[in-house]
Amino acid sequence: MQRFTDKKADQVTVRRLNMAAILKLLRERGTLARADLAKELGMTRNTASNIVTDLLTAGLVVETEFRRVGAGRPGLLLELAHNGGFAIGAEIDISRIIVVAVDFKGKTLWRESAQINPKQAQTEIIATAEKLVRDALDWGNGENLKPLGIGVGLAGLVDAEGGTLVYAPTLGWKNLPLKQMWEKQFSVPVYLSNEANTAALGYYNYADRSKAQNLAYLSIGVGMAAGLMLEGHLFGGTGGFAGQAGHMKIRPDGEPCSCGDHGCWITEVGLTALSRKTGGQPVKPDETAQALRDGDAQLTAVVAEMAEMLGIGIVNFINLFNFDTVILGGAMRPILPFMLEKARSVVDQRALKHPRANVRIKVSGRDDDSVFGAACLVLDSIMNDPIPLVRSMI
Amino acid sequence: MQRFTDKKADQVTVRRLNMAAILKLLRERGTLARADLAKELGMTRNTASNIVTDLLTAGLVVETEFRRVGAGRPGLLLELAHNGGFAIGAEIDISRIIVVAVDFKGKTLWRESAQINPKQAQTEIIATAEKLVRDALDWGNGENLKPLGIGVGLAGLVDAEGGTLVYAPTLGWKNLPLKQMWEKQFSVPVYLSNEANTAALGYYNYADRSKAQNLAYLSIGVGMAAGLMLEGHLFGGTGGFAGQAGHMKIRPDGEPCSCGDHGCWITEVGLTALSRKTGGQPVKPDETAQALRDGDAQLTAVVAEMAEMLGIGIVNFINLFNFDTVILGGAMRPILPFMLEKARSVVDQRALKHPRANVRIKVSGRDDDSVFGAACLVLDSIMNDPIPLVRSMI
DNA sequence: TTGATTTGTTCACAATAGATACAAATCTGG
DNA sequence: CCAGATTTGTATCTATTGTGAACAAATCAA
Repeated sequence: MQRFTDKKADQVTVRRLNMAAILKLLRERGTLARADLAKELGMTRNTASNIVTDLLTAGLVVETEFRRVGAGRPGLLLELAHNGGFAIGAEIDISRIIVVAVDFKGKTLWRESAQINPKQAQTEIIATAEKLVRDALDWGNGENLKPLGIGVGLAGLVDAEGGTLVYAPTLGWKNLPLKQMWEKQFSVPVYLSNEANTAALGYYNYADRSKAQNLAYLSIGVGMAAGLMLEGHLFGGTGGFAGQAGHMKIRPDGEPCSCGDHGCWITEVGLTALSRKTGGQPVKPDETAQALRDGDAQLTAVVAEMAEMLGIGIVNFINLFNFDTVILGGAMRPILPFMLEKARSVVDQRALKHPRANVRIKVSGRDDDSVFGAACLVLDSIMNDPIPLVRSMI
Repeated sequence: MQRFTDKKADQVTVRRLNMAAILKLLRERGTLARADLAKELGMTRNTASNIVTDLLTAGLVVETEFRRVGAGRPGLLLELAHNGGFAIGAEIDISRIIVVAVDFKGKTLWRESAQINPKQAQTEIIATAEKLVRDALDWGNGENLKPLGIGVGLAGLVDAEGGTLVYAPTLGWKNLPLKQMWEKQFSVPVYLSNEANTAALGYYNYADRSKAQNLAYLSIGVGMAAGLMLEGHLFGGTGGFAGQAGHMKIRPDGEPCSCGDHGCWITEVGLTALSRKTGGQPVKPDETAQALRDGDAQLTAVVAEMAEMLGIGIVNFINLFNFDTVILGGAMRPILPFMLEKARSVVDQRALKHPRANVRIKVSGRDDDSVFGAACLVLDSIMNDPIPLVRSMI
């Protein structure tokens, strides 16, 4: 958490900020010459060149080819080094564990998953996750890549600073110091966050950042959490518990909720609500989507009603946060496209004119935003402070 | 708005950050010696001393007395200079205009107000405000204080970057480029913001900042807006329109609202709702508070019901933002103490355990948070980048 | 082919913080 | 009351880093 007095700065701070700016600009644009970096960031070619020299030595950046365009000496193009190291992303969900390995350019190169059962013992599930992480580390070792860290997205309340899973209702876990456990076991930095936060970060990392500075990622499944990206940074609130969208009261006298209260959004929208409204059977999202495609009339009506309530909740998000982007995803993703149009029209009718004017509402096109975003926790921490890594490689 | 690529840094950046850190620490602590500043901020005494020399020369800081405590040479205490300049804060409301002059230490030294009528022409109201601002400038001139700028809190949607009042429903104003107008007229920097935002900033500036990093200031009157202070910074969202709390849907099939929709929070909580629920007469908050003190049973029941809806909305705020502080204020302030206990108990019962654990809900103890906060817009901008002012005075 | 243009590097310089040393001012223990 | 310890503020030198000007290299265009 940011402190209330600002921290001091020294010359290393300057280098850190400029190095971070160069790395992020390269991530943004793909390839650029030294002169481009300098022009774009308003520094001298000299400074850009000095920093690039360090990044080349550290192996985080590579020179590729000359760019011949117009008069003048051609610039030697630079890009992030594929083999600058790799990040591991892990997602522990109610039904499965996914682990990916992502190279320094943000490309997912390795992926493995395992089904789990929430009735399994915690130690057993953790052991399964640890095996997958170890496989990822072994893979990277075989590829001769340096492991940069492990990011973990968890479905529950996470104390990111303390590195603890505080409470995961679906799994029934409490106070698990996963950061400490895994840093000891794997000897690399470990970053924890809520899976909706990592999903937001994952989306942000392949979205047009200039258009998604204020983004909500609504992860809708059995529960519903919102990952909040505000002004380009994940927002966690005082204890890191922000984004508990599912328990927004939307109909104060509504249905009872698993949280002990009633009228929560999640009682109207999500897989549990859908199950209740369709007769009590657990919902299999893919099968439900197929039934909708096949034109099941009763199901279509239920989903339309749910879309209306989805839209109303999104209206609240837009009025409160003035987002530019709202992304819908999570386990319910196959069903969400059938709700999108209705939800958008509710927003058009019921949200305030000015906040709604520039908002884009989409269903995520990918299934792995969250686990990819978990890996991005690692990459972002290096982008934001590359100095320790660079100095250690020189 | 923060850009998506970070800006470069140079040596001046370092000086700016350190100078800002020293000024903010002095604001926080009142008096400190050079050695204290250095120790507290982790810099050398040398650096602190250099910066203090500049601040003394610029007149932003003064030396007061020696501090004799324990062994060793006594430290020469420093504090912000009362006469480092003064900021003007202005609030244009539906019924009144208030203008204050605040010295560099944040003390309000001058205040004037004028009643207005929303039926008056815009030019007339603006002229009234301009007269008050000119009076404030004259006062400062008489006191031999340098004018640092004008901060304005407006009841409506404000484009802070563009310096435009986009839409003020209660006054019926649209697209007023007040920043441009007043900067031309008064030749000092002008900062615009929503009055709920300035109220949040005002509260923050006399609160314990370490305990109020994530603060919502609910300004409840005829309308209802929330000033959002997130991680110590005002949050405005993509267009600066965040915090439209009054139009959060809390009962989707509820009462019609002036926004054209229905079921908004403001249809249940606020002066308009209170008027409707008590027979249609306009509410005078002070008289209503007196009636409540006198034990008016019917009114008490209406207010209790309203307190319940107030609490439910606050629950949503807490679940979504994980605030540490929620402050209630605005035109309805005299009535709010009669609603506080009930609202708190609703939060205790209905908010999620973890987000609600460390939240403080209070009615503001002051009536002038907003106009004071408007002046703080000016002071904060100097605290955050004192270099131009300091360099211009050396 | 010659001049213009652009790139990347080199070198001297400026701004800034850090390290060390030191004088000044106070306290404490005998 | 005095000698040593302690703390403060400053002076001096050094290290880091960015800037500006100059220059060689590489390309294009007339």
